[in-house]
Amino acid sequence: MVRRTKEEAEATRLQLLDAAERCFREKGVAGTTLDDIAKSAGHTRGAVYWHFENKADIFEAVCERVTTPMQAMLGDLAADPGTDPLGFLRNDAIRVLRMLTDCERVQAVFEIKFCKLDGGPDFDRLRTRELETHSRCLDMLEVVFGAAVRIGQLPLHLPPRETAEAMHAFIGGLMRSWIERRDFDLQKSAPWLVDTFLVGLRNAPVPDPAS
Amino acid sequence: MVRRTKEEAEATRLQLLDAAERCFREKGVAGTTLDDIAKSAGHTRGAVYWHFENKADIFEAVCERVTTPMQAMLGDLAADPGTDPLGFLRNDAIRVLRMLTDCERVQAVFEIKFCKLDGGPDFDRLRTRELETHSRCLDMLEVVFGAAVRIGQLPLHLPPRETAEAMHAFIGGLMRSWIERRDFDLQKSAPWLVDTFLVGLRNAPVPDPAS
DNA sequence: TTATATACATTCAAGCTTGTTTGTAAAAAG
DNA sequence: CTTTTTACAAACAAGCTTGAATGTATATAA
Repeated sequence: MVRRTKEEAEATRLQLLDAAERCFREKGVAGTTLDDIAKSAGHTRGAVYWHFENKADIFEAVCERVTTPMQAMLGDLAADPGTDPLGFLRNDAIRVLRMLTDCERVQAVFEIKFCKLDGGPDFDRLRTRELETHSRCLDMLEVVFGAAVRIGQLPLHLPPRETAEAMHAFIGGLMRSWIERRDFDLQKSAPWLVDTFLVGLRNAPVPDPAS
Repeated sequence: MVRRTKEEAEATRLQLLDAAERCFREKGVAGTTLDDIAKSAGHTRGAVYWHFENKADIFEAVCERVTTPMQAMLGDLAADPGTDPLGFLRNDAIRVLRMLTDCERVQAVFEIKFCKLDGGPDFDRLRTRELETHSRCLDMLEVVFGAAVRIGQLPLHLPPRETAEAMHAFIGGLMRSWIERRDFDLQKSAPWLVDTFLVGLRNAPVPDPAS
């Protein structure tokens, strides 16, 4: 039973990715063996080495299945702040949180990336790309906030960089908290949480130039 | 050159902990060998196994050196919300961020805990205690917010649990963002960031019971 | 129809890590 | 002064994982 057709091969590739996702989540990335992944997928390490180069390669593929659609969503926002940038930002923030609470696979991947990943010397390529992604996300937030300030939706004295960092930290912190402990209902609270944060930005104090 | 005095033994213990901190930070927890730690400390694995049981034990000891003083600080706040709970909370939040930006060791440990830790089946004891710590921290926040509401510093309709989660997520998110990328000046921005967030809580919208 | 590339399974060598055990010289106890 | 711990170092056994090499049956191209 070898030499499957192209479709079957793609199917085993997905089985391997699913298995890797499960193993990484259960035993951590460093703790899972390539044999673990293969066995959990009902194959052998031969299949693994055919489809991927090594564990880091598998991990990247596992991540890309969820990060790609997410980035696409955020790219849309950056493309056109529109006439109500703050409203768009609010909706997108809530939508990101919804993607997390609604999709099991997104939860799995973020749980792995948040808690199950050992920052060894492998994964360097991945981390580099992660930093670029974060950077672009912050740039995008700066653009949107800048547009909101120009329209008057946010006060003029708002420091753009710090505001973007704050927004990113808040959303990311919520995602991490919920993933790690799930001790609150992110799904239901998301709109209020985002709105409350944005109200803070609207009434933000003037930053102290000293200190 | 063996059989050091008690003080010397304690010194090598600290050397081992320092070495573990360095190795964990450089190569990740799962990526560092006990031999790495021993060699980096100028000893052999014999010393490691004398002072610690295994890698997880070392990791816990490394963490305790910074988490213990931090928890002590937060314990003080919970003990007495005082007459200005929101002000105390503000100061403590800023103080926590300062502890991060001021102390190299705190940065190292948080970097390890944030990015260099693989959630394998070891470290289960540690994770359990982490969850308890988080839980107590949230309870403390709830208490303080409750006191602030009772005094009138915060609106009555503020949902206690969600507010505590939001605060925790925000501070934790800022710490993570700064540790991972250091692309903003957390030291200088901390007061404004905390104040802006608290302004949001003061003017928070009434949560929608539906949705 | 033949030939070749595909999609794996199986086997093998090699290194690396851990836990344990043993050795030991000096400090501390008596 | 003798005995016993202490605080390690050094050696050892065992398993586990990886990467590579090899085998192989079948799609698929020609």
